[in-house]
Amino acid sequence: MIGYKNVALRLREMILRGELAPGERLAEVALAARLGVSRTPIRQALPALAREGLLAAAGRRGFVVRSFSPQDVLDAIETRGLLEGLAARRIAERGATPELLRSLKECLSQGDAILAKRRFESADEASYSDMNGRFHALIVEGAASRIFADTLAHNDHVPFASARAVAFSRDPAVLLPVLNYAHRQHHAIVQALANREAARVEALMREHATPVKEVLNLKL
Amino acid sequence: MIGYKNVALRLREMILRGELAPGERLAEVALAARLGVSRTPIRQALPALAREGLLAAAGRRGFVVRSFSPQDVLDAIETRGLLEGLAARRIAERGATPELLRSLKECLSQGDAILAKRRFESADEASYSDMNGRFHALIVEGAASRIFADTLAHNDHVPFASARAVAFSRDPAVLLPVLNYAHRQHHAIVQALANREAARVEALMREHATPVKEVLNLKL
DNA sequence: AGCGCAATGATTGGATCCAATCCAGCCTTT
DNA sequence: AAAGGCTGGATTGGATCCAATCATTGCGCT
Repeated sequence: MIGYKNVALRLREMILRGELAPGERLAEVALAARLGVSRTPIRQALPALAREGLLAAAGRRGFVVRSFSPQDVLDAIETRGLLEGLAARRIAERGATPELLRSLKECLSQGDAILAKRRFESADEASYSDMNGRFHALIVEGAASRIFADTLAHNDHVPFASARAVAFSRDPAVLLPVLNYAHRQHHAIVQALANREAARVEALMREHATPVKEVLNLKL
Repeated sequence: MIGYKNVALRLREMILRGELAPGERLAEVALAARLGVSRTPIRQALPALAREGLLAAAGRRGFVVRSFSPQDVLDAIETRGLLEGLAARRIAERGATPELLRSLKECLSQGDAILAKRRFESADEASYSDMNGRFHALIVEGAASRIFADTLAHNDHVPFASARAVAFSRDPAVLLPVLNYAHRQHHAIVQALANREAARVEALMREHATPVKEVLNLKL
């Protein structure tokens, strides 16, 4: 199954994995050969990826892989906190639907169960990451704003900035306390949403972006 | 001069002007004929415009012009306020450079001069709009964050959400008071930046997005 | 007469071809 | 010997060709 969308997908992966080095110039024929497609889908994918922020136009000829500084990642995380805070406030102002609260509370129990375990394995990392991703997605979708969702999706393309990147394989000794703290925040957020405390939930959500920074600071 | 970038540019214009109706399906050959190019640059531009948010993938076949509800526009403006608030705070925290302050104060005097005139003509609208655009651009660039700038640029693609759209030709009787208010905020923002009042400048900047809503509410 | 299936036209997607541009290396000339 | 220009290769950009898919229409069957 090819198609320029899949090409874009694979290129994204290759960039994130570092198979395409930051600053590297992307030659269309080379990429086409590497992915086993013709130049056409490549030429559709490259401008789209440039709009996405993963590539940069090199002069007027071709594209280079954009590099992300640690500061870029931190900025993206801060941006995410801000936008999710806005989304959460919107939900609180309008009042959360019962199903939304139910789904969120499901996430809470799942997280509780994972963190209650004595030993923390890599499978737990993955399932926490999944749960976390769902939690954040619920908030975004709950705000029912295409604009917020779009802007967040755009922001999520910078490496490590997405909510799914919280539990990015680290020493459990440093990861666990952070996840415990972050999950306490999840509880507080749901509580604030249930109580329609708009300002509080916005502040919480905004602050909730910082634990990720801690995990990453060691990595970067 | 053709090139897929120009094609994207022209398509953007056509969409904003309403020459391409929201929901309309975009046929590649028709567009190619209309713009006098082959299908190739069209096929490069369409996915990029889709990433930009102006188009939406229609099923798995082709694209449609995306429609923006009044709520979308309001959300985008709110998002802009939030992001510019973040940028302004960043500047205040790090301390504004003297040139930045100088450039900002230049904008202030220009605005003062425009608004001091007894009669408000369409040329004044344009120059105020220019000044306003520069003011906001200075804030964004002053934060020196590629991520903030990118996210804002992305957001600016939704119609009327950009800072340049403040003075979108309205009855001067309703426009003038709003611009006066907005420009007072400009003064306050520069003052707060000079004093490094981070929290204040963030709140100001955030609030500064609302006057635009007022102008537009009548239009939408 | 209505429903369904098949065939044809339209449209997208992939591949290839051709032209224009750019870069590098080499040669010539001063 | 250095500098400038020229030529050849590489690479991008535009256009066209071919295949696959989708939709629509018309015909046949029940």
